Amino acid sequence: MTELREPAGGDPDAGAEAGSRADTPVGRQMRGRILAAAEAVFAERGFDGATTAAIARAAGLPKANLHYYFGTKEALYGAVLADILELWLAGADGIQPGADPAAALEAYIREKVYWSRTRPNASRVFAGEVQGGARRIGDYLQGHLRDWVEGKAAVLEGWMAEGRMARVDARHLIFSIWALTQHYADFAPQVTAVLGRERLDGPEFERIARHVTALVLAGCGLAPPARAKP
Amino acid sequence: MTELREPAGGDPDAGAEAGSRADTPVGRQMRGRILAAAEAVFAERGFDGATTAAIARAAGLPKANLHYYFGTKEALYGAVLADILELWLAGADGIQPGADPAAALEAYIREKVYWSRTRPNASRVFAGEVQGGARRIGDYLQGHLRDWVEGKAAVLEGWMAEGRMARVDARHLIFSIWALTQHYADFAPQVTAVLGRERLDGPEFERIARHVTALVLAGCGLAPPARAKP
DNA sequence: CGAAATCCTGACCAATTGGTCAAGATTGCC
DNA sequence: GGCAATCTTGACCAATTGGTCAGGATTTCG
Repeated sequence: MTELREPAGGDPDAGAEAGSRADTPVGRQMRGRILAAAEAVFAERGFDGATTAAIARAAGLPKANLHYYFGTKEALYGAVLADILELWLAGADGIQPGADPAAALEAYIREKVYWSRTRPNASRVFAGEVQGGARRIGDYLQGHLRDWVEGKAAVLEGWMAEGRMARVDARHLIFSIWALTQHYADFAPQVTAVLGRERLDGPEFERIARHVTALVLAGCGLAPPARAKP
Repeated sequence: MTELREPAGGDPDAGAEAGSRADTPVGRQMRGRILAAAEAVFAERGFDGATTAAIARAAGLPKANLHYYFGTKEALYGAVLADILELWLAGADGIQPGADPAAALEAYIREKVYWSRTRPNASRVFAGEVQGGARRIGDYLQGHLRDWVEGKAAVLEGWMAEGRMARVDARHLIFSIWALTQHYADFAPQVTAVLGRERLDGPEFERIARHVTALVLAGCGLAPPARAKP
């Protein structure tokens, strides 16, 4: 399987990783700018549809400069994906044996909805990669992600065994949460069109969080978690 | 806005309109073969990633022949989309005022899961189009699809008003069903990787249908519909 | 049969794209 | 200041791609 950080090319000297130049303040800032632009363009057009020229334009610099920092389009895409994967499993810390199931699930759902709202492009790039066969992140899915799911599924099944939540398929429950939350990033054009909105705003995302939480908690036979009321 | 398909209805004169040639047995069969190949390639690579050469190869004919039947890649893509949209809203006939909410929802969910299983590529092409901004189907989303959703939402809200199901956001409930079911087509590589399967088989899809049905029905405060038992 | 309509296809082309390069500009450090 | 490392960029290139076309093959039908 291909690695996200591509192995060294044919460069004779310098043991530095290919695709990445020296670590300087200027370089770090430029790489950040390029990565942000790349995420947006990759999200909108997909890997094949995105052109390095378009990414460079979005980042406000000449194409050759982009290729100076990230040797190839493939390497740039890999760097964007690596950033996203780092973000991907955040927010589920609450899902652990001692926790309250309803509160932990709600917190995780809210975290995922929050990312769909604030980083929709990350979700879209990830979705595009998976839909395209996940060629570049197959290892991650079968390794890190699978382990993560197994771990969380074990916690959920523990809760079920203790009678603290209804019996459901733990893995599919996790898939359900992903599907329900990421849908609002990945399918935003459809949602806005059907709702007749220009875009999804804060109140709408609050409604989404409540709806998804209610659906999932009810599906798990859980009442909404106790909460401080005004 | 671009039309998805040439006005097939009334075109008396033999003017070779771009996109569609005359309607003959040979032509019909060839168009079908090309459309099937195109759906597969567009699903896997997206619009930009798909090449007419690859589609022609998949269909087993020279590229020029493909361009004979569908003038441009854009026209071919539009024809594929038109086929998909026709399929898209099927299965919700049961959602009407007189029906039993639980049975109607279960039937719709099963229909959607069925399509995710048997026509995953249709789902993937649709997903790619929406994620890419829905440039070509914006009219459909804001028009036909929106009307459809409003109609079904009204039925659901009627059921809620009659106390026949719990109060939930009807539109987001529909989005939820779409997200939960189409997820298994669009994100199949992720699901298989995490589950450690080679592919999703019949029994797994049965499990999916049960899981999604249980989740949605519980979320609507509904017991599983009465069913004939052996 | 014969000719008109339809179908098929190898060869070709213009435009786009990812990537290179050499030369110059800037920065960091002694 | 001076020098090396880093950065910037316009010009350029080879490969790919969507699409065209002329002419031949096949089918349809009076």
